[in-house]
Amino acid sequence: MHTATLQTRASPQTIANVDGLDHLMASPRRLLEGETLYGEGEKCQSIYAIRSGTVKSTVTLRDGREQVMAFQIAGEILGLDGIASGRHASTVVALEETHVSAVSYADLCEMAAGNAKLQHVISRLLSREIVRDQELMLLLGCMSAEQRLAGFLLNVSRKMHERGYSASEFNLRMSRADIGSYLGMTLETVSRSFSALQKQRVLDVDKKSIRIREPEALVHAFEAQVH
Amino acid sequence: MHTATLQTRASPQTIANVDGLDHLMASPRRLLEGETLYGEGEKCQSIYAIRSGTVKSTVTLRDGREQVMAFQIAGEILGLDGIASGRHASTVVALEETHVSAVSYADLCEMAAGNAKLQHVISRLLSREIVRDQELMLLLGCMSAEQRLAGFLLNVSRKMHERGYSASEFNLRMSRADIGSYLGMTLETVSRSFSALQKQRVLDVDKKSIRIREPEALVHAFEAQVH
DNA sequence: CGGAAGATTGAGCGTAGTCAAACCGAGTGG
DNA sequence: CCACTCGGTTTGACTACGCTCAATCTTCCG
Repeated sequence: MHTATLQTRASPQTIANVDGLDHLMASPRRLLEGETLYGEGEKCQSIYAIRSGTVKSTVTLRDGREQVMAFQIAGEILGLDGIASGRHASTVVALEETHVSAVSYADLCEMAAGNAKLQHVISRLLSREIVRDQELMLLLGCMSAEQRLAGFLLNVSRKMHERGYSASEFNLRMSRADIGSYLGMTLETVSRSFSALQKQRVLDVDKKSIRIREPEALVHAFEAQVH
Repeated sequence: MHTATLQTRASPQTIANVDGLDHLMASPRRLLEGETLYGEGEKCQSIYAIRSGTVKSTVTLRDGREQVMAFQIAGEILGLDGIASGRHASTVVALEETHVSAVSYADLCEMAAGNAKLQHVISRLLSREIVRDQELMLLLGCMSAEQRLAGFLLNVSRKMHERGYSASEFNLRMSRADIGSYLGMTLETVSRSFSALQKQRVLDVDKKSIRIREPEALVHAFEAQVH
């Protein structure tokens, strides 16, 4: 049975701790808030590992609106969606000062050629991304606004915890509009859902600063039936 | 700019035409309508290529409801979401008589170890799956019921065309309830959307038999602004 | 201080969900 | 042969969740 907890469990096998991979990494690149790492349609020659910071991945719809596809933080990998076509399928923009390491895809392939373990790590990374996307599809396909926000917060909370930060207190780096785009709802509905969860004493919300008062109530809000 | 046309372009590099891969395939397995290929949580030892027929991939939500994650037809690959965790993330059920070939994942890895081309094919397959999922997320996140159905039909139409069948006339193998689950709406809304498109003379609908009268009007219905 | 950008809150409305009834075709049994 | 059921589909009436538009408030920064 699927738990629908939006979990993409931390793996002991991240791309970062494969022997020798460090040699492939160029010196980290620094991005300031608002700077673009790469744009949709650009040639995809590298994938990137986030060393620190937060980014959003977006696509531009034909009517010009920007759709947020993902938020990524330290430890996550960018650019996996570009392997299929050789061009990036999304645009990545920093939401705060962010450091990324590029890994040439060609070099990575070359190194993987003689390294079955690395091959497997790559496949798992890609597969994990598929699972992650499917969890978001579930959330978008069959949950209410408040459930979506609860799921989003639980996901952020878990990621923060995995990286050694507090699971219950953190600052969101993205705007209400970005959250709304990601979750398939308007920024007003995001704001109202925050207020509702605050009124229920589940959260303390002050702009971008979030404190989870009742983690278990938040899980409950996420899992509640959609009647 | 993202075209949001739900296209997962046919690649000349399918897993089926890599030299020597045929040897890895066990004799095809035959599934009757309603039969299960594998279940969520089962150990993932193989991936599968569909030789003929149609299946749906589903996950079971904790309240017992079944959520359709994908429909797949001949030429598509099943089981890629299980590589990350070693267990299948979804359940696959045949929607008609279907033939599939299993490829042992261990054998595939072994063969890939000395074959850079095959490695690349595998990575591209996985990456393509990510792109496909992201297109569905777009559809779920920011489109109206009628747009979703139009997008779904365009997708089916393109897949049929790629496989040498008519792009304008085909039989759907899945129920209204399955389509609704996949598109994040109720079966009643699916039915109403079909009726609306028929009233607009875009489609002829008779139960599962679909004829696209005005392909370009269907594209228009798909791309129309969501005010 | 004024302006801009982001966030919150309210009022009204529309799309899609819910509940219910009717319909249809296929299969079964009297 | 017809009555019956059963699953799937269509359609209608009502409701509600979330969108739109608008006003207000806060924070930040020139």
